[in-house]
Amino acid sequence: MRLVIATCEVDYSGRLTAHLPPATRLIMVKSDGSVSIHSDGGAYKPLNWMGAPCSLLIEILDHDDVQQTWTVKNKANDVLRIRINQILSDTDVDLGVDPGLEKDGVEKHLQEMLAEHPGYLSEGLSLVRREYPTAIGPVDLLCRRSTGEHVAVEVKRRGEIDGVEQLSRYLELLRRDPLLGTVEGMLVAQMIKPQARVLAQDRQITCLLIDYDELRGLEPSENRLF
Amino acid sequence: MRLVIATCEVDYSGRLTAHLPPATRLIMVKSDGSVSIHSDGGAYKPLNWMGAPCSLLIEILDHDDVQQTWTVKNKANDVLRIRINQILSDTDVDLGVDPGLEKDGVEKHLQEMLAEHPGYLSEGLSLVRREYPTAIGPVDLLCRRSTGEHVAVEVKRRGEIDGVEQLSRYLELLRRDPLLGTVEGMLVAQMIKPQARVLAQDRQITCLLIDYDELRGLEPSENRLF
DNA sequence: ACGTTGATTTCGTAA
DNA sequence: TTACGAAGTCAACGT
Repeated sequence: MRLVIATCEVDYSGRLTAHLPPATRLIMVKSDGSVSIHSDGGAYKPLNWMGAPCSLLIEILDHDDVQQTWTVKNKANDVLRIRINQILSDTDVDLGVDPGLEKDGVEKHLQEMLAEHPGYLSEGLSLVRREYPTAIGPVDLLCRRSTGEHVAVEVKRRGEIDGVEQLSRYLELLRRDPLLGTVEGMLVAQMIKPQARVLAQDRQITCLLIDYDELRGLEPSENRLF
Repeated sequence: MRLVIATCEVDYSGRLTAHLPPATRLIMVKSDGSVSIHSDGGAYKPLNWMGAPCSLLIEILDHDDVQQTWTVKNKANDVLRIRINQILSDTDVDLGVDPGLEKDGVEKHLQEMLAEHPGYLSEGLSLVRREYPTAIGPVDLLCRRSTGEHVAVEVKRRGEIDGVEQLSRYLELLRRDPLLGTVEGMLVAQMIKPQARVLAQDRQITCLLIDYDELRGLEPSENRLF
């Protein structure tokens, strides 16, 4: 990765036409050839950029006002032209290949938090077991009402048809177990698609939307990151 | 803007929970406090970030493996924790405030193209001067009909009340100049809001919608960037 | 390879 | 100020 801090002027022509007046900015050149131009403000989005794959042509000029001209092109003939007036800093580092972001399971985290606070799902509900085993796989949560009925809970980030089908299969098996007695079904998710909601209702499965942030608020702060 | 190149490990807890294994990365700290962590690949999107407003707490540690711990928090209690193993480079530069991206053709480009093709606005119209000066600022275009009347043109990407008011002020001044004689007003934009249209009509200002692509088609291709 | 969908979207404009 | 829609969206997943 190459980092150049320079006063520059930029023109872009592609899906739209845009221009950046002269100012001091950070120009980031990644090893895949992509170029992005950042200012010291706003969101993480650069002011202007060209994604890989693209080609970068650097021309060293003899002018007083423009030292270099960078021309970045891609296959679609989009062009990013950077006119560099003065380079203040130029760094080249080898960062190697990044192992990448691990999106630590939202679903898993939700399940953990709900296991800690089953009462959040329904008044007086208590946890029997997390990952309750069945012949076709574990149910996310098996709970029990104060009145004795069991509730099988499927936790998803987004509730779709699949989730309802999955829970239905679990319910079919769980209801064969005379020890459990009545077993209700509950689909819990941050978002539930209308189709899934209809199917769930048809199968007498309760749908519950949960607020991740609200749930996090119930957690003891030691479990959280800070 | 501060640019730190370091081997680091990152944890994020907020809308989701995520983790970045140890690797060498670029950490960008903008003057508004926002922090973003970039790898040397992928698109312009950083691996992890925290947008402003947020607070940054830096702790210098005595450990062999972790030199510093950065804790970034925002109002919503999202937390970004960066454990820095080794700093390879640390640069601080003052970029100043960026003038920002001009989505070209927005106004300036439109004005340039219309100056080149005044006949596009009205049959037989010719350009007197672009940025014609008045005491309260320059009029975008001053044109003249073949019959002698002048036409003051305000160019906007989006025609709103403001534009009509602005043009009205110019017209008031221009009409005091006996050398110009009759001066008509014309509001030219890619989109004109109904309210602006009504006000313009009330003030006998002509409204004209223009098609950016159609106008670009009139331009010689050398004027375009590629 | 291509289309569809979600996102720590970001960004702008309208209400 | 808030809500809604577009974006040079980016990235993941399914066909």
